[in-house]
Amino acid sequence: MRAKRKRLGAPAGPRAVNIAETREKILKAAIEQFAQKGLTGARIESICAEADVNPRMVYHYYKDKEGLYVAVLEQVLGELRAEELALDVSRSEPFEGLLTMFDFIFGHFAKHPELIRLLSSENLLEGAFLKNSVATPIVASPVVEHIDTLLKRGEATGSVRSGLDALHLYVVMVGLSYFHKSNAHTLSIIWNKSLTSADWQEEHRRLGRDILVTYLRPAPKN
Amino acid sequence: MRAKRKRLGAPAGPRAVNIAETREKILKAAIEQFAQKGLTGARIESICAEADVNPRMVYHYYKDKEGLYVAVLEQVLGELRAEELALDVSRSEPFEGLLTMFDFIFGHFAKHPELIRLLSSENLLEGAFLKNSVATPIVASPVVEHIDTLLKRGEATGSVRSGLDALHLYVVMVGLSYFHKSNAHTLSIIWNKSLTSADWQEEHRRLGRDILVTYLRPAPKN
DNA sequence: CTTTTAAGTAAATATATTTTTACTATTAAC
DNA sequence: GTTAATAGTAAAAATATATTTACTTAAAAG
Repeated sequence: MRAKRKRLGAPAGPRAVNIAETREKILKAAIEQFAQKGLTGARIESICAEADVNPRMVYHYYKDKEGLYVAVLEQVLGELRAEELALDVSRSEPFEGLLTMFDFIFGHFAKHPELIRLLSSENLLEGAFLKNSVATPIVASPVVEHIDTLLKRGEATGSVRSGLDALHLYVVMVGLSYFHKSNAHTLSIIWNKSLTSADWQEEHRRLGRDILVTYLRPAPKN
Repeated sequence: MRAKRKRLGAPAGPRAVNIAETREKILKAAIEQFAQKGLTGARIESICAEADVNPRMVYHYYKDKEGLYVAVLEQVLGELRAEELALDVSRSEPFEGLLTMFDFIFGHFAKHPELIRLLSSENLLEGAFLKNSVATPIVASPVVEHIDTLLKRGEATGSVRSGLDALHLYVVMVGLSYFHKSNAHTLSIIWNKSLTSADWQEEHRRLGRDILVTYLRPAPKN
């Protein structure tokens, strides 16, 4: 019995291009659809129509709908991490560095509404899929470490309020960047004012930053 | 041709009790299910099983799935409003009054996780159903007006920072009460720390309050 | 106490949606 | 260039799910 020829890895020829292309087309369409409608709301059919791909291929490359959904989460969180890795506040004055972190976070969520929607969806699912993602460890980013370092340096030089916890501060920063966007629809309806307008959003960014500036300065001694 | 007998209003006898009971059972089960799974994720079947009611009754009382969903939104937002109406800060010192507002908002969302989930769901649907709710005008609450009044009074007495916009401040207050809960799952996974624990949440409440206290005091003159 | 109205039940229907099957075509390995 | 592996297609099957139909029962109105 002759040993079966086994392909050693992914093909390298012209087929490799097609494979990557198909996978990407599916993933891109899936990001859009899952962000728009959530895991249960999105339709395999719509994703395939948008990607111009046969439904069979979704199962071929991603096992099933949930497998595709996990791949989507990994993709958008991976992109966030990639941007975060480019950040360098190691030589920033600590107070300024913390504001840079806020500006980055605010900017990223402003540029990536689909990330907001996917995270909100996944939280409604209680993190069930992110929890099972093999790529989860990759996801943890250096941002909180940066904040931690900046806080310690700032304490030492006296330019930043002392006693702050990096993760708590991070969550506040993200909250100030996220909530007014994630909940803009219901807030706009209830308060009869368009919070989605660029003006309102910019004004809110200013307020968030202002709040941080005020809070991050050391507490005046009594 | 004799005129048909028409019932003038809802029945008042023992049947009225049954009707109200059935409607309530359905609504209560629907709040739970829609909060848990969202509009598309929730199943009429599950709702009926939980309410111990025939599916037909959902259509009888609420027209269809979407009608039931709208009724759910109206119910939970109505409850929020009812609590808000009980608030009285008209005689509070303005600075204290603003903190009272924050404590109220934070407390309400802490007590009503289902409200957080329903609002997040509805925002993913871009407010499509709240927009069409006939009860929407009812939903607008007195909170922002209270904040507005407190800000003006505080400016006048000098106890509160001037130039603040009530709606922006309100959104910040809700954000500080909401985001760390709505996104606790993904944050916990990514940062490998349970943000859902009572300790963490309480610590975060303290931080949010502290931030407001610091910011709401008038800016020191230079 | 007869009639009308509406609540409630059981079951079927219609439809939407994921997933699989059976097949074809193309590429890579020898 | 022959063969094995796998990308890709078309269509059906399996399943899940919202909604309706036809009927029964109970209460209200005169």
